[in-house]
Amino acid sequence: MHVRRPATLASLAAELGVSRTTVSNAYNRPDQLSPELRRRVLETARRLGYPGPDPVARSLRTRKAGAVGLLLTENLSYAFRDPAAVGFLEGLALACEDAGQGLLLVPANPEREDVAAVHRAGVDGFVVYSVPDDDPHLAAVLERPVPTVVCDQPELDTVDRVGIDDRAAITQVADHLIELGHRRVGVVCMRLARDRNDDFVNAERQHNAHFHVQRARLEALATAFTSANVDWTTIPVVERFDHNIASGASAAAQLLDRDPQVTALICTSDILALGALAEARRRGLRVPQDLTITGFDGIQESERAGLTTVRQPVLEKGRAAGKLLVNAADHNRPRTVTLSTELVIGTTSAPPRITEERWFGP
Amino acid sequence: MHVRRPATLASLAAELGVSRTTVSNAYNRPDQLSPELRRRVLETARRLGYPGPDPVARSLRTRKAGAVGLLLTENLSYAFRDPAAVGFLEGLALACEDAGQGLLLVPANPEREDVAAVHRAGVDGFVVYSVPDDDPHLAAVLERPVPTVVCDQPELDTVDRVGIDDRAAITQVADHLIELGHRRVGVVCMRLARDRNDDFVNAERQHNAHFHVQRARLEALATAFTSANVDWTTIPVVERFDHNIASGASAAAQLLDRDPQVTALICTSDILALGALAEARRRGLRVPQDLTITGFDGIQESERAGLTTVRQPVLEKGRAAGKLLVNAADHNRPRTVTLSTELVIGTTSAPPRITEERWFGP
DNA sequence: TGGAGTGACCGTAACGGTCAAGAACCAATT
DNA sequence: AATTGGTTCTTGACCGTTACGGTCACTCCA
Repeated sequence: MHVRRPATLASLAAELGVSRTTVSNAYNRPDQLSPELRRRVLETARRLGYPGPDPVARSLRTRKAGAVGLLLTENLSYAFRDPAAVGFLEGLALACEDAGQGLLLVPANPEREDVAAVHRAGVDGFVVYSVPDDDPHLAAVLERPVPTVVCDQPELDTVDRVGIDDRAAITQVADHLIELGHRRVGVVCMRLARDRNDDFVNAERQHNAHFHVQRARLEALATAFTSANVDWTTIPVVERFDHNIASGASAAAQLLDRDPQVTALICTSDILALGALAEARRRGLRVPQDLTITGFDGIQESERAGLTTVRQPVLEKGRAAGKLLVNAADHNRPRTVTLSTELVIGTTSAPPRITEERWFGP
Repeated sequence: MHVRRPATLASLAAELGVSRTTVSNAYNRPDQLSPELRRRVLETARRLGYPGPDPVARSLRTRKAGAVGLLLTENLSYAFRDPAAVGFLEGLALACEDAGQGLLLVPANPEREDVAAVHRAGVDGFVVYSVPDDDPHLAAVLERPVPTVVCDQPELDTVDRVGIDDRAAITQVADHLIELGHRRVGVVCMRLARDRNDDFVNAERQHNAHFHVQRARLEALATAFTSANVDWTTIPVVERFDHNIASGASAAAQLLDRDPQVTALICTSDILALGALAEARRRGLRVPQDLTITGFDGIQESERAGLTTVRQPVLEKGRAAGKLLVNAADHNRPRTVTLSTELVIGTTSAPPRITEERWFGP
């Protein structure tokens, strides 16, 4: 018998000559046994090296894992380097901590379409953050019989949702630029689908974009500029798969090379906008005199840079998602939390430089 | 029978008239049954709404949770706002992803000493990042019968360890300053223990510090300055519990108020140093002409600020911790990974302003 | 024709707990 | 003496799966 099998509740109980339940109670319900016996139990546990009830076995029996899964298909490095994503993570982690829940980062590498990690995750619920709407991991999550909250995703009729009004938010940006007099603009956006396309985006690809947030913003921009009598099809849209400053810079470069006449660059994220700023600086373009640049998110770095952008409450977004999940009981219809945003007018937007015939003024 | 109990492997097997093993195999070992039967199994599963094998039950049986726990007692908000911590997290997450392991953030709020979360965590191992060495959560982790890696912690004879040579690293800073001619310096450090002490630190508290990293750095500084014939007991050390820029600023203020003659502020983190820079600016002190300021970590913001600091590979630290944990098999004695650091001399350090009698020159 | 080999499937025994219900005991009340 | 109520502890079922060690039918080859 001395195989040095690790001690279990049962072996402890046997050693003590009490029932397993009693040992269990010693850990979980101290009021259910005499202090004296409890002391003996714990002491014997220490002597036998029993580390306390096995968490997995407990989870199986109680049907609670005590953790929330986070699915984030974006490349992990980009997630941790994007202040907006980190802010979301922080909010979510705080909400989980408040509820005493763990937060499990599900290893969903977008490269290999291995959905097994989603199946293997022992969690009581999922938060899905900004993944393409045709992502197999997302599908796998939806098949799991646990409550789920999606964030920055299209509405689904089975799960809760947290997000902002992307259309309204970016429309404010567009209106701001239109009012300033910009008509010939360019757009730099994040990736629109799971395949890489570091290039201009045609109408079809815009329309079929699988990243809800990006699609919504592009659509709203199209609407806004169309209303201002600008033919949206003439507006160049450049896409970047990677989300970092270098990408923003190269996208801006590609756009300015093709159409040096643009007076404003609308970027769908601050990170990209910061890259665009760098590229403008590199070219000797003064911002905002020669070129207006706008972002989206309202991260701290952009504040420092004076970027005109849309501030969205990323931390609150994470927190809201966590809270929805934690009290995911007794509500039959899916809930939606829409957080408010704010247009922040910085020092990177101004009326276009007056050249040739282009000047329409408000 | 129509209680709408969720389907299980067993009920599926019963419905199909096959054994549970076969259903299990349909999911886990497709080569163990005929494609035809497998198709039938999966189809029936879909029909009955069976979501696939329960991850918790599987974990219990296989004795694998497929996840790594991260214990980080630091207030979560500070963790997510400290670029060094985020970098560590990124590296760790990457290592986990590579290994197909999840990463569970254990909800260990330092306020309430509730260790239950550690017991509840269904993980195959723990990474402990920079917690006080008398932290009850750490003790709880060490009692769990799973491999553990500590990071920026004192060596323990039972677990693996990842870190840098804090003494050598800060000694480089000290030597740099001493060589520049600084003799009258001040130190701003992060919290030294679990209790809050936003004030000067006496010798005893320095000696008893429960944060290994901070203690090591202070000790090394003491050694270095003592070697340069500076009486360490005369050097003011200010501690801050919260780790953010405001704390650095207020600490610098407190120090400069008490001893306006100091020619250099040694901060034990870049965040604190950035705060000190802000405070110096606020006071109209020119850096480095009037005041030298140094940091520690080598975060990006400090690079932008030209801070003299020690660069440490935070991402690699996380990655190393993850790797140690993933192949934590077959090694009897605990392993230690010590990563290298680099003194980065920026534009915030220079010889002291020459006043009165104080000028010793090299 | 008999034996080895192979593919497909099965039965049993864990895995390590928690839970609901009840038994045994004792003191206090009726 | 019977009843009540409260502790304290036990019993037996159950959580949903996979590991292990088979069985069984069939093919292949000498």
